[in-house]
Amino acid sequence: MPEGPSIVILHDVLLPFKGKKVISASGYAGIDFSRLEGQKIIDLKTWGKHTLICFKNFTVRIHLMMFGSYTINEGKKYNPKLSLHFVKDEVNFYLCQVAILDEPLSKLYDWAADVMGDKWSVPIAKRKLKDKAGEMICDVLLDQKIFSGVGNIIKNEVLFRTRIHPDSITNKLPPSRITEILEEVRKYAFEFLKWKRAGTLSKHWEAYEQKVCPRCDILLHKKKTGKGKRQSYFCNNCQILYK
DNA sequence: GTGAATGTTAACAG
DNA sequence: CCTGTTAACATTCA
Repeated sequence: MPEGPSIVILHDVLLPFKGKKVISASGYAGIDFSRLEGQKIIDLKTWGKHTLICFKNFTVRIHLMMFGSYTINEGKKYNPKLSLHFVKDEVNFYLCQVAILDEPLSKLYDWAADVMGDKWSVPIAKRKLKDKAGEMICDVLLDQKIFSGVGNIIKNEVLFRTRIHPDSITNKLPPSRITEILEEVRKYAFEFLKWKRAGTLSKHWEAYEQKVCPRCDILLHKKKTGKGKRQSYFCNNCQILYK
């Protein structure tokens, strides 16, 4: 479930619960469930991979991590981490991180970093990249403070589409290429969303989990790259290495 | 059975 | 103190 666009879909699914009162909450999350009981959901927001269920004086933050899932009004698959019971409905979250945030969201979140959000800003991201001069672009793209919501799929697809090698050093990229990346991140993330909604996401992968370069028709490389050692799929022929 | 996977953070070692 | 590695969470799929 986890990259930003999938969380936008989760947000859509939860939206009907805005204004509804939580009758009871349970699960194995280590939070004080009694705080939610009798409280009305006043808003639902997302920031990158974070799902935010807002109550009057606090927010419940859900992060699906790698294997998280959810069900709405479906029989339990297994033990939910967080189960929200409404008058008629039940929402369950599994295998996720759950936390209660007491500080106002404006103090916790930099909305300009959310690649799916209305406040996403190319110029602000560009400024942040200046502090990452010596880092590999594959690591920088996964930095949630800059590209909140970008995961390994978006990283690989954006680098393939812009023909940039994942090992490229950020400050060796000409400014015009940096701009290309920043624009492609946003563009691909919304295509991801469209395809995910249509159930055809994986059909559109050009590099991620692919064997052959669709442009060059030669074998793609699969290698763990960067400090983060996350898997990269890339074409040595058409993706340029800047270093 | 094995290993890897759309993720992140805490603990530990040097 | 900084940096890098490992563990931990846990399931699903090939």
